[in-house]
Amino acid sequence: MQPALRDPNPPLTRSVEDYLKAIYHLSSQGGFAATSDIAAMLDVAPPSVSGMVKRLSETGLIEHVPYRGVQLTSQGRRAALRMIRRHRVLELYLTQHLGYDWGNVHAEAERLEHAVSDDLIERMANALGQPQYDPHGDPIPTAAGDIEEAELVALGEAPIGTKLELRQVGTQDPARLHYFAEQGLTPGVLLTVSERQPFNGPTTIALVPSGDPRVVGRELAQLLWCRALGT
Amino acid sequence: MQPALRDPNPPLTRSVEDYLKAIYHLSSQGGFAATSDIAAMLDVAPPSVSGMVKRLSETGLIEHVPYRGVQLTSQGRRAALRMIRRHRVLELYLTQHLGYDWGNVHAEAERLEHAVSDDLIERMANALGQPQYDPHGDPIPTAAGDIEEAELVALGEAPIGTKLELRQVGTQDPARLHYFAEQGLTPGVLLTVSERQPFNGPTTIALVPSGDPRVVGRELAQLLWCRALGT
DNA sequence: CGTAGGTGTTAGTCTATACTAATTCGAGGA
DNA sequence: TCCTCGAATTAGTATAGACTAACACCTACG
Ligand SMILES: [Mn+2]
Ligand SMILES: [Mn+2]
Ligand SMILES: [Mn+2]
Ligand SMILES: [Mn+2]
Repeated sequence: MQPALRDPNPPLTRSVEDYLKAIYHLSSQGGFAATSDIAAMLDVAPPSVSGMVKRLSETGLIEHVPYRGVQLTSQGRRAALRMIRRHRVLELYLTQHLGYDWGNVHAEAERLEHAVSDDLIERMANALGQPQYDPHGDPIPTAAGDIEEAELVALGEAPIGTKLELRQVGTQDPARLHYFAEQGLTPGVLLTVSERQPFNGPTTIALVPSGDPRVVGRELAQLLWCRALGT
Repeated sequence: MQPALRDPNPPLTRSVEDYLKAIYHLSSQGGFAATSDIAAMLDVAPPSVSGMVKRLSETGLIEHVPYRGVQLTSQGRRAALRMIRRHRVLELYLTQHLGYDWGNVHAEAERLEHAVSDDLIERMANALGQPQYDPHGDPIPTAAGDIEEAELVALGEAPIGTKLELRQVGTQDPARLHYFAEQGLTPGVLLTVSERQPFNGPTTIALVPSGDPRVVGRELAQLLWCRALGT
């Protein structure tokens, strides 16, 4: 008997899947993902990233330019989008069918995404009516690997007087998410930008149609991604 | 800064959790679990078991009598029952809420059991109405770690003429489970034992109340665990 | 235009878990 | 009683993935 050759297509490990997701998010604005940013996102030491980067580029999932950073290959992007679909379908299922609130789903989905089968994800997606967005407003890639690319502006950058629809909340921090929910700042909400204090000051908005005002500090305003609806 | 002491209570790994479950099942009839039986159940080589046995006994989860086998400590049994609760709640949730059939749930639950939180399991159990049995009729341990111990007899051993309630189906093999379902042999079914051929021959039964006959070969009859209901 | 400081990589180690090959144990038959 | 053979263990190796310490590279500032 031959000395068993290596499986040419081993299933991805949990670690590999998380690295691919991190690289996807860090390079989604078109550039390279830096070693230190990956390390920070995954809470590992930079040399651990260098080691993984070597393995991933040997298997063709990423391309590595030494001292510059990494990018996903098309194979790597496909794998990353599959994980993101899993994560977001899980988050939505947990909130819609099991009573989770949007501040707590992330941690649960972060583990489950590696354990579910494709079949289970598609069953959940069907139970949810093939949803397009997760509880935080992030687009859910299709099973084929397509993802919506929206042109959004952070609330903290939106010009005074514009009317906006809140579309995505860019944090997974439970405390911030709970606060946003309390303030009624959830995806789908309409608002107009009333004013902004100088020197990175807060943005004041009015909810539509109630007119209720909200004052949103700079840090949080950078997390609220909105679609412009005109003046 | 001190050279970081070892975490005295590290979370159990996936492997450890599966070993504990296997040892629980193999020693549930009161004896020791043998190295080779554990190896066969987990599909690993015997030396892998010896290695894991050493680690598990060092951490106090099992007791090892060399060349005899292993038993769970009370701490090990607690951990094993926790996993069994997870597994069985997951199996039932997948069948009841996501349309899985009882032949396919096992593989899915085998992976998910290691990834879910206690919170998620309790939410699923609540959605199911705190169920007592999984799709195969196996008792679900309580969150506190209690499990029902039923006195059951294999259909292949039941005396002619007795009336029985089918309670547990002792296999996870999808093909066998599909066949049982086709034959209407699922937990809760009532039946009487009509006759049995000698030399490990098949058992013939009549379903109650329909009276429909079924001929069940020795191998399958040993998988159907029943509660005696009298003559 | 040359270097200092930060970023990235290499070197070396550790743990968990698996494997094969070699060895040892022990219980049942001669 | 003793031997044999299957079961169990030990010895040695491999892989994934993490870490720290040490070194290399790049660039922006002086
Ligand atoms: Mn994850
Ligand atoms: Mn989300
Ligand atoms: Mn398992
Ligand atoms: Mn079951």
